[in-house]
Amino acid sequence: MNAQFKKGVLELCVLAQLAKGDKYGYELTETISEEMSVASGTLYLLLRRLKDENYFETYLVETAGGPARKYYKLTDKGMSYTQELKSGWLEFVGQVDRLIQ
Amino acid sequence: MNAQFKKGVLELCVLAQLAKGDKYGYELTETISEEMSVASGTLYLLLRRLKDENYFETYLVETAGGPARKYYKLTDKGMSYTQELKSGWLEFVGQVDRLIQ
DNA sequence: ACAATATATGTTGTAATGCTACATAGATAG
DNA sequence: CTATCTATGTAGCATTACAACATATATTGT
Repeated sequence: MNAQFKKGVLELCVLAQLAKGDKYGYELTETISEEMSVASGTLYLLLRRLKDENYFETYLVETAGGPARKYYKLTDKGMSYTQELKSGWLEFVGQVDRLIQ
Repeated sequence: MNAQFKKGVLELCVLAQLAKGDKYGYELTETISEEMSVASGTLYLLLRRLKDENYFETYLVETAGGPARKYYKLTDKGMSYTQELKSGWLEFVGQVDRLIQ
């Protein structure tokens, strides 16, 4: 797994997952891990950064078995940023395709 | 243009271009610039690194008008690395697609 | 009772790579 | 003789993913 390929794209994957509904950190780690390797520490750093930039709000939910979960919820700003980032990504993939075909 | 998206992928674009035939640095800058923005300094650093890793050999060609051109030629190692990187990229794009669809 | 495992969040320091800005130089056009 | 195009190169900075570590709760196995 080429770590460099993920630069900037992991952010899009996280945002796109949250666009489907609120999720907590550990849950995101597991979902993304189904497709590609990702260190859990990386996810938490990314989540904190995106929260600092006001792309999400968070709330805690207690659980019967295990520690509390911190859920992330996209803000309006987060939603429009997700759309921009996604279309930027699709454009980029097209550009690369034309260069490597 | 999201600079992070290019991390690692610019390398693939350069290698894939050279797989089509020898090119010199300035020529690569122009070809790649048709699809995406790229600083010429970035290209020269990348070319030096890939040469240090023995993915290319180089040769100088004098020109009638202007400075000499340094051509880059893929080695066998460079060709197989290009193939690996390309299939790694295509796999990655598929993984991202499934996460952001 | 105790250890191992799964769940869950977080921090520190490092490595890789693209960007900006700058430097150099030959040849040609105005 | 200045500006522009062609052509190559370097120095320092910013961003982001990784490895390794730290903390804590709850359950399962022995």
